[in-house]
Amino acid sequence: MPTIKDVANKAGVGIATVSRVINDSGYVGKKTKEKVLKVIDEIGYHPNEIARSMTRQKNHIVAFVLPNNKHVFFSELLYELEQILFEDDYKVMLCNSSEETYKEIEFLNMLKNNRVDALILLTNNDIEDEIDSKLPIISFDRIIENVPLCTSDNYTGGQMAADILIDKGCEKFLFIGDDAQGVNTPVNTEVSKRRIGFNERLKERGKKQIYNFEYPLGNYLIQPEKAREVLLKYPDVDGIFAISDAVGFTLIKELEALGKNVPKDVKVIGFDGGSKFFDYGRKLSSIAQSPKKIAKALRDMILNFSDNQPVKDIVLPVKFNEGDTT
Amino acid sequence: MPTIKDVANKAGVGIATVSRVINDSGYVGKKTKEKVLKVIDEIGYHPNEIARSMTRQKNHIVAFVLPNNKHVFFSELLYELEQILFEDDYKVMLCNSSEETYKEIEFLNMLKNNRVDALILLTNNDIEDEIDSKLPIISFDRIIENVPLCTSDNYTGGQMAADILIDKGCEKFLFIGDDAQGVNTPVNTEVSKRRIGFNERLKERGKKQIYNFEYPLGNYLIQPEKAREVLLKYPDVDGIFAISDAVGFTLIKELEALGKNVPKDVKVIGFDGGSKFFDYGRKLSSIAQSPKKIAKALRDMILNFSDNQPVKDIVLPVKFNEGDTT
DNA sequence: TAGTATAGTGAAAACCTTTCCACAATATTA
DNA sequence: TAATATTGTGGAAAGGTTTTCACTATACTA
Repeated sequence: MPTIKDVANKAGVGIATVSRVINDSGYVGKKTKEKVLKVIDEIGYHPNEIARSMTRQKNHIVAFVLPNNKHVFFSELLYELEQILFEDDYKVMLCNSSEETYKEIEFLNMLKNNRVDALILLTNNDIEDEIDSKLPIISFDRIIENVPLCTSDNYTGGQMAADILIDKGCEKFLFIGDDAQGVNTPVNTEVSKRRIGFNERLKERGKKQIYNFEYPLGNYLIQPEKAREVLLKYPDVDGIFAISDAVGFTLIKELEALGKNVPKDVKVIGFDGGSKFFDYGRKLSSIAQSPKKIAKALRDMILNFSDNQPVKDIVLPVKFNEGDTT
Repeated sequence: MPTIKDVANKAGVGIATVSRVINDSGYVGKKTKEKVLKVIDEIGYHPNEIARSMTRQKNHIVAFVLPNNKHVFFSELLYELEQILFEDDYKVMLCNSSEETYKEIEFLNMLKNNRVDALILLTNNDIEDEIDSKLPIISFDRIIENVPLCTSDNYTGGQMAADILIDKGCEKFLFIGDDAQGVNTPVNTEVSKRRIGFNERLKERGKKQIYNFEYPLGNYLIQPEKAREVLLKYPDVDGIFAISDAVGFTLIKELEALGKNVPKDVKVIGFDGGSKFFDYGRKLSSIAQSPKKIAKALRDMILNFSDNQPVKDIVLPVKFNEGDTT
C-alpha cells in the first residue's frame, strides 16, 4: 500500500503538503494541488485511517452496547443509529452483551483502550461501580449517576396507557412486565417508569383494582406459559398494559386461546411502536417510541462529546398508536 | 491517560520491558514482571489500542455489510457473528447498505483505508467492478469472481422443497421470490439457486405446472397486496415454495384471507428457519439455514485471511424444519 | 576453565499520519 | 519605498505502541 511519503516523493513535494491537500487544510498552491491529486490518483493512495487515528487520538467509532440486536425494537434503533451516524462518518461497533456483566465491562474498557470514541450503554445490570463518569458514555433507558441519559418519556407513556384504558371503560387493570429491579440489586431503569406512570395515573383517577405482575428480566419478552399463568391468576382483568409489544402480542395470543375476545373482553396496550415492527395479524395498540428520533438524539450527544460541549439528558416524547386491541 | 512510558519510568524499567509484560512475550524476570504489573495497576494503565493497531497494521475489526440489520434472518446472523467473533477479540462494525451501491463502495473502501481488517459482503448489486479481489473480502450468498464465498446449500434446499411438496401430494407449484437478477444487471446470487433447485427437481419428477413469480428486489419481503395479486393470478396452485420465511408468512396470511386452508388446500414452505425466528401463530415449514454455523464458517475464513492462509469457499448444509403448513 | 547457551534488559527504529514552526516568496498597505 | 500581510512550502516532532538488535549477566557444557 502506498503511503503519503510515496505520494510526496513522486509529486516532488513535502509530505506536509500532501497532508494539506488530502485534508483540504492550510495553504496549497493551485498547481501543487493538482499535481498531488494526480499522483494520488495514479498510484491509488488511500490515507491510512489507523495512522490518522494515531495523531488524532480519535477513531470515529461508537460502540453500541445492548442486550441483543435481535430484539425488534433494538434492531430498529440500531438501524437508525447506524444510518444517521453514517452521515457524520461515524461507524457503529455492535456489542451484544447478552445481559452479561462481564461483557459489558469488557465493552466499557474499550473506551479506556481508545478502541472507540464513545459508548452507548443499554443495560439492566448493576454496573454503576464499573462506570467512570468522566468517559464519553451515554446511557439509554437507564439512570446512572453523572452519566448523560437518553430515553423516551416512559412515565408519560404509562399515564397515557392508563388514561386510554380508563376512557375505554376498563375497570380492572393489569400491568405486566419484566422486573427491572433485577433479582437482588435494584437498578434504576427508565423502563420501570412505564409501570409507575401507569399505576399512579390509575390511582389518581380513583381506580382500585390494580394488579402488577413482574417476572425476572428476560429481554422484554415473556414465555407463553408464563403469560397464561398470569392471565389465569387474574381472570377478571379487562385492561392490560404490557411493558413491550412483544409481551403484548404474546398476551393477545394467550387471551384468545383462553376464549377471550380482544378488545371486547380485554383491552391490551403495548409499548414500543405497535405494528410498525411486528405483524401478527393483529394491530396492537401501543405507546410508540421513535427510534429515528432517539437515534438523532444519540447522535447529537455523541457530537457534543466529541466537541467537548456539555452533554445534557434527552427525554423524547411518546405517542399513542391506536391499533385494534383497545 | 497514562502511557507505556509512564509505566516504564515509574517502574524504573525500559518501555520494551513493559511491552513484553503486557504482551506476555519474550524474556522478563519474575521480579521485574511483578513490579511492572504493580505499577500498571497503581496508575491504571491501559494499552492504547490505536497505537497497537499502528504498529501491527491491524485493528481486529470486521465490517459486516448487509442490506439491513432489521431483516430477521440477517439480524440472527449478525448476532451469531458478533458472538463468535467476540471470542477471538474481533469486533463487528455494522454497515447497513440499504441496497445502495454508493454505500457499499464506501464500505469497501474501508479496507484500503485500514479502517477494518476484513469485510463480509452481502449484496445484490452489481458491484463486481468495484471489488479488488486481493483484499480480504468474504462474499455471503453471492458469487463474485475470485472472492471467497460463504453460503448455504440453496440448490439442495430448493430440491428438498420440491420433494416435500411432491411427496405431500401437491400437483401445481409456485415459486415466489424476489428477482435476484436486479433490474437490468444480472448478478449471480446463490439465493436464486433456491428457485433453480426447486424447478429442476420438479421437472426431474415429471411435474409440469410450474409457475414462477419474481418481483423487484425488496429485502426478501413481499407487499401483502402483491402477494394477493399473485395468488389470484394462480388460483389453482397447491404447493408454494417461498424464497424466505417472511414471504412465506405473508402468503399464508393472504391465503387464509382468500378463504384457503393451509396446509389442506395449499401447502407452503419457506426458507431460513421457520418459526425459529418468527412467530405469527403458525409454525411455518421451512428449509432452515443455521446462522450459528454460518457465523462459525465466516469466523474461520476471517482467521484464515488474518493468518495469510488460503481462504476456501464454504457451502453449508440446510435442513427441513417441519411446521404445520405442509 | 574456557566456551557457549540462555535469560533478561533497554535504546532506538518503525508504523503513517498531522501539525507546529521556520522560512521564502509574493501581495498589500502606509 | 519600506514595512507588513498573506500565501505557499518543507523539515521535524509528536502520537504510543511493537520489535529488532545489541548488550550484560547468569547458567550450562565439555
